Amino acid sequence: MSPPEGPPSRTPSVDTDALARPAFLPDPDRSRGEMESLQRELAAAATFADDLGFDPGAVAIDEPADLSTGLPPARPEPLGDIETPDGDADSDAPVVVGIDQAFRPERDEAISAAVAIRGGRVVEYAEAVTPLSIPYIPGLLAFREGEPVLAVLEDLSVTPDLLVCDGSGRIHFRQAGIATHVGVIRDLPSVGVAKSLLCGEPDEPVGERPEGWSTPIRADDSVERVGGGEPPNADPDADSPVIGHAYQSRQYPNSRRVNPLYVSPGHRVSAGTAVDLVAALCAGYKLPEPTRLADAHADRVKRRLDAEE
DNA sequence: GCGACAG
DNA sequence: ATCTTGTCGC
Repeated sequence: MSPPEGPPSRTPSVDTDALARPAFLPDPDRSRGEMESLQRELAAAATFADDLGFDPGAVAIDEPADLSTGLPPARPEPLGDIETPDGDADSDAPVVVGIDQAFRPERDEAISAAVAIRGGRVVEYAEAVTPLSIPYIPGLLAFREGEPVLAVLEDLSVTPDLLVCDGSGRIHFRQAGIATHVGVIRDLPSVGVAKSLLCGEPDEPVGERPEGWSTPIRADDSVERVGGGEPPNADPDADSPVIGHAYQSRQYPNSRRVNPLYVSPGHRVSAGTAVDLVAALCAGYKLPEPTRLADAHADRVKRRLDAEE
C-alpha cells in the first residue's frame, strides 16, 4: 500500500546540520556515482509543492533597476519595525535572494554573489570567493557551484524567504538541480531559472512566443522518476510529471527572437507557483530582477578582484 | 556506439 | 561560465 499523502510537513528528511552538510559539498575524491546517489537523496527530500508563507504577488517588482549608472545602493532597513515611518512600507515584505556566479578560470576560483531584495528594493549585497574543486559536468553542476552558493548565503545577514538560483531545479536528470540542492540543504523555498533546457520536453514547441507565454516541461526518458513508484512504462507522453515550465519573460516587437527562460521548482514550491514567482519578479528584462542584479554584482566583484592584481 | 547535456 | 569588437535593428 502506498503511504497516505499528508500535507507538506516542515520536517526536513535530510539532516541540514553542520555535520551532514559537507556530504553534499564538492569533494574531488568522490565518484560520479556517489554524487548521483546524493542527488537522489536530495530529490527524495525535496518538496515540489507549495510551502511558502506568501503569494507570488507579494514579491512583485514593477520597476527594473537602472544599471546604467552602476548598481543601486543597498538600503538596509532599521531592524525592529518599531516606529515604521509612513514613507517606506514593505518592511514586512518577503526577502527574495538572487544568486549568481562569475569565474576566474586562470585562478580556478568562483565568485558567488547574492542580492537580497525586499519590497522591490535592494536590502543587502553579499559575495564569497571559493576555490573550484570540480569541473563542470552536465547534471553535476551543484557539486561545482553549490559550495560558493552556500558560502555567500552564510555571509548574508538577512533571512531569505525565497532563493532564486541560476540553473535548474527539478528540471534535472535526477530531479535535483542546483536550486533543489541548495534549497533542501538550507530548507528554504527555492526556484531555478535557467537560460537553456537541460532535459525534459516542452508540451508545445518553443518558437516565437508573446511575453507572458509559458508551456509545461514534462519529464522524458532521461529524467529519473522519484517518490512513489509509478509504472515503469506508463504513457510516454500524456501523464509524465510536469517538472517545470518554459516561460517567455521578454520578447522584442520585430527583430531578433528571445529564447524563453526555463523555470523549475527547487524546494517547497510547485511548478506552477515557480513560474508565477518568476513572472512577478521580472520587470521588463529577460531575467528576473534578483538574478539580473546578482549577475551585475558578481561581475562588479570580479572586476574589482582582477583590478587589484 | 551515437546523441544530449544547467553554468 | 570565459575569451572579446563591432554591429544589426528598433
